[in-house]
Amino acid sequence: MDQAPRWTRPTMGTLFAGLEREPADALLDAATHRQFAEGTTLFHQGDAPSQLFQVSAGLVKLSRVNPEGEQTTLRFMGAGDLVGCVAVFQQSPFPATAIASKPTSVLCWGAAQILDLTRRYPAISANALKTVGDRAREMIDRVAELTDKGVEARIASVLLRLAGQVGRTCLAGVEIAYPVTRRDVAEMTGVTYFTVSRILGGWQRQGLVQLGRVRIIVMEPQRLAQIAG
Amino acid sequence: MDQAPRWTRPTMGTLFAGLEREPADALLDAATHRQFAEGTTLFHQGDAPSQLFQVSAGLVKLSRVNPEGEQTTLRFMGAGDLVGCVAVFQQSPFPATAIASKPTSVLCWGAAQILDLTRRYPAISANALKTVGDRAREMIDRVAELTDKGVEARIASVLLRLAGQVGRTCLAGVEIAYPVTRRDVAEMTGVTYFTVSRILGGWQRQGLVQLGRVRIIVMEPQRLAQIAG
DNA sequence: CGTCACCTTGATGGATATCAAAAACCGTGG
DNA sequence: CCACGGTTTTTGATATCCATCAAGGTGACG
Repeated sequence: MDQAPRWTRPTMGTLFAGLEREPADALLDAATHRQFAEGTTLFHQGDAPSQLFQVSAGLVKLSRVNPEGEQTTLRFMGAGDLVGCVAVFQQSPFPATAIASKPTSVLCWGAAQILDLTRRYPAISANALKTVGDRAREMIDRVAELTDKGVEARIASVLLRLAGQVGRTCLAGVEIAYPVTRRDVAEMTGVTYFTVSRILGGWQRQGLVQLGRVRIIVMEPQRLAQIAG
Repeated sequence: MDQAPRWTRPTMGTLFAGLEREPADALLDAATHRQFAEGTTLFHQGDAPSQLFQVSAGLVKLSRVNPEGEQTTLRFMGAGDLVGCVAVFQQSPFPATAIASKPTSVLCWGAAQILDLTRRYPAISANALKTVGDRAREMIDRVAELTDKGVEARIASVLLRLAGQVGRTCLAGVEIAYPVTRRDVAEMTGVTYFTVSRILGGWQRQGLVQLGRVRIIVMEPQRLAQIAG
């Protein structure tokens, strides 16, 4: 218990990445645990950012609604991901809404505390910077994808991304271990769910994927990757 | 010369925002000036991030090419903007290419120096964090825009954004003080320049804008804003 | 005054949204 | 076990938007 690390995922990408003992302890001490039931919202788009979350288990959906009420799903966040980082470190309203898609447990910090910690420990600040940078880079990638890839390529990308984030290998291939409706995929790609249904149907006929009611199994990742470009 | 600040834009958004004398001096001392002629590239997409730039005058275009050679223009950056911040603080390759669209002068820092400075001065780090966050937020906005707004709305948004970034008020309205081709607008919105030409033409007929060869004057910002949604 | 880049306009086709309807699936309660 | 209601999914017909291709016009500049 003494030299063993007290946190579970010392991997890169989190706030804890590569920290010395002292700042890591300070971070942990300041954190509280919270649980969110499926369907519960962590925060709403437009809210003042009072807390920063790090997912330790479960799944969170980040989405955004426009004035007309249409939804755009920005991404899912799983274990290790920092939810709310952009808003908290900027001290400006959340740009999206976060909803637990599964029972989810998180580590969380008050905005004031976390800002204080970054001020005190440059290493934490550097990690935050890296994480926010990752978020920016992802969104840059999405912008490029949306402007110069076709619909099929975008859907293939989303499938692969989901498979990577929440995929579970099974006999037939990689199953997306989370109830994904056609509408979900549509909101992630910026098309209607009719189109998603048609394209997925085509792929199933070709043996690329296997479809169920709220379930998708990727059977040929490489051919999908090829379609994704 | 003693209590007067030595930098020109102490406004927020830059690395210098709200700094005490000491870190500000350290930043300035570490910086070097560079000039880029029109058409020169500051860095290429995929390059290792060796330098961070802050534009002091001129204009830089950030764009991205996909494997098929099509261009996507991410944004223009003007005085005060930090170019390359995402990559430098993350120490991973530039996600886009930066090219001077006008004769441009910049302040620039080596990657190692700037990382060292953020380690030494939490205030600088906080500013960096805020800037990178801004970039992330912008891109989130673009993603939402691309997925749920139509072409007209996107073009209107781009026009308003340009007017805000590099606009100059004149008698007829707000002139975009930079030679913008239809193709430029197209690359920023993800459509072809044919479509841009048609839509702009329609707006000119309705008196919303006034068109010239490589020149656009926005005459009715509010109606454009309405179209932008 | 010729050349080149930029811009416009028209005709056409294809991809995708939209509208409408039905089918498959799931949980529930009789 | 079966019938029912709601959600998800499929499928079809049609319309719309936009890309594409083709051609000509317009202004800038040597």
